[in-house]
Amino acid sequence: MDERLRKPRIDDVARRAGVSTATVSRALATPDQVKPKTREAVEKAVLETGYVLNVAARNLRTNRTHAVLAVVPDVANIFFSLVLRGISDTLHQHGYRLVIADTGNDPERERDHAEFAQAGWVDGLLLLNGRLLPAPTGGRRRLAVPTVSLCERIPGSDIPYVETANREAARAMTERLLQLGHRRIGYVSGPPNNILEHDRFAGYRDALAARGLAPDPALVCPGDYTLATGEAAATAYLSLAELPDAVFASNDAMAMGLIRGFTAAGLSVPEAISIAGFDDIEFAGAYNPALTTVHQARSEIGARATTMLIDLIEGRQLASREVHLPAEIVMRDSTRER
Amino acid sequence: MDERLRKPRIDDVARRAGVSTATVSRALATPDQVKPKTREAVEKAVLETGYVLNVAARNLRTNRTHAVLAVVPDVANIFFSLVLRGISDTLHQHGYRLVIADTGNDPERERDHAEFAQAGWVDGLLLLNGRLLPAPTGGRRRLAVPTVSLCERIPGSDIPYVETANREAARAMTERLLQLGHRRIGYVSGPPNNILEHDRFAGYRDALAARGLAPDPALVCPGDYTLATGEAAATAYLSLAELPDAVFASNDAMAMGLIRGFTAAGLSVPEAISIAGFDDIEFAGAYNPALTTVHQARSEIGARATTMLIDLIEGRQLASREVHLPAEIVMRDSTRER
DNA sequence: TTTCGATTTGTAATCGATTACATTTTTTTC
DNA sequence: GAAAAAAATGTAATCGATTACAAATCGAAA
Repeated sequence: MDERLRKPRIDDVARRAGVSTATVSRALATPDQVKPKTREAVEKAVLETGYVLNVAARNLRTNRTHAVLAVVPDVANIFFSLVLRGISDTLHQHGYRLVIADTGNDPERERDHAEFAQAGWVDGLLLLNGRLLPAPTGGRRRLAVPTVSLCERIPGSDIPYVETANREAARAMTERLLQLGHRRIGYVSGPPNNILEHDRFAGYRDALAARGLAPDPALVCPGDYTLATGEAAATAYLSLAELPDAVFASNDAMAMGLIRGFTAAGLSVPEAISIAGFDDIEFAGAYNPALTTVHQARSEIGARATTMLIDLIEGRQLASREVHLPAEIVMRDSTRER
Repeated sequence: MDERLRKPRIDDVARRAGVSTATVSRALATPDQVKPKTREAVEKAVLETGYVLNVAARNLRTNRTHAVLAVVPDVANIFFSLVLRGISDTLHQHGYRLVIADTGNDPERERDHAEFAQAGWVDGLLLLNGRLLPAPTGGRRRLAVPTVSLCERIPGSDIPYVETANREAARAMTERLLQLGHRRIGYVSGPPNNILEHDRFAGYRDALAARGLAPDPALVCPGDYTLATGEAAATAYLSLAELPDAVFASNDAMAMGLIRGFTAAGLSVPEAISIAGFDDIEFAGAYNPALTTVHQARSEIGARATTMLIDLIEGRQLASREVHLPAEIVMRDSTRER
């Protein structure tokens, strides 16, 4: 191949600078191990040759990639966006890169990524999907890849995690609704078997119990975190003999669904009924009416988990393996005093 | 190191299966070049040893990574979520992986990623930020990395791109508003110097001109794609002697801002004024009222661009280097007949 | 059975960096 | 100015796969 087209290698630079490849490598990676004069010569040669190192060669030799894989069930899910930003920013600060695997909750895709993580494609793993990557086929024991789980802890595993203190947050929100004078407080749940959902519902009951109130099963509607189930829940409530004073939905999309459902039926929110959500996604504040909700510090969850992962990768001890970040109750216009 | 802990290599498998490393490599990569019996022996040995190939070694040898880098100005921007999903799905179908670089519009970060792309960290580049990655320092000519731009073409470059036919779409939406009987149609713009904005505004004027209407400068409000500027625009319109009949915002967030602004002032949408947006982000349909808007086929934009990139990477000719996808006008509840 | 071609397998070079260790150069100390 | 210590540089092995080329094996045809 034509010399001018061939990609320059480290020895092209070395030759041009009149030094050895070892020196070039050091001048680039650990500049202060090299005499200033030599360093300049190397830098000049790099510029002249247009040298760029070969990542694969370095990775092979050092057995490091400086990349981290985030396993996300759905990149298009608005909830993850800010978490990813927190991850991305933190990684960048520490000189790491982000690889994203959108699994679509498909086990086959999860397996594939688990395999690649093992293959040294990344230095660490961030699991946002609330479950372990499946062990690669052929159960032989493997050297573990550093892993942190976030948003949702993984029950029955000892993987370090970062999540919102869901139970406490749900309890706090329910208490706020009680303080506003509401007594018949409905609850729209997320999918069963979901650990987040479990925690949030527990928080809701905690608050009621603290007031000596038993949760009324008729006021608890099943949902699955989609807008549609929120609308359906509104319909269900409307068929009750007596409407609830307020409804707490375990995420924002369902809260919006409730608002749409009630509004469509001619009930205005918050005049006729108060609605609260959970998550504080982007458009909660922009909604009409602006949504009262539980603010999860999503980018901070991402940032904290990433810091922990980097500690793990670089062999430092973790201060704590289980982090519960407090959430903030944000009162907006979808709730009011009774 | 203890034999049982050391990561097994291809020659461990070869020894165990009683074949050469070449055969193992072939059995794994191109199974039908290998006798079924040998293949089975290799597969057995792989399972027994727990072998996983070393990605860096393969990448070094083959000079391929089967990974693609998507350069995004902001992963947390809801607009990109679905585009990323389209990218991710398509890549997966073709056996590629996704690396995401969130640049935060920071040129330094962009430079860094450009460098890494050159370094063979990925096989191709997907630019979602509407600009070229800066040429690495030291202007020497480089071998180009296959690149496709999407969502926003890059003016003054010949990089293949995929985008929505913005001008035609904006024109179509404006025409719909005219059909509904509206004549005083306001427009809230995106940031100046933005190529998308330029196209959309042109479409708006096209439609008016086709009816012999001149755009009234008083009805054109500056915005920057944020909710806040939408609200500000509502305030500005309210101070006019005569309100517009309808307002077309060049994205959904601003349209929502308009609705909030007008609603807060006691004007109801669409009774008092019709509002239309652009993009059809997730919550446009969930908004209250549900937003009339221009639906961009975001995941398809991602998918098409990705297909083109893979063609480029694998050395196939591109059928067309400039793809304009049609958009769909979605009439919902924020507009009505005059 | 022999021969020829096709199929399967093996040998060993190669990708391009990093780094242990050895060697040389420079600096410090007395 | 010599010896010792420290700093800078060089030599060459190494990371773990792929693959060109050579060699061996197999099957079919004669």
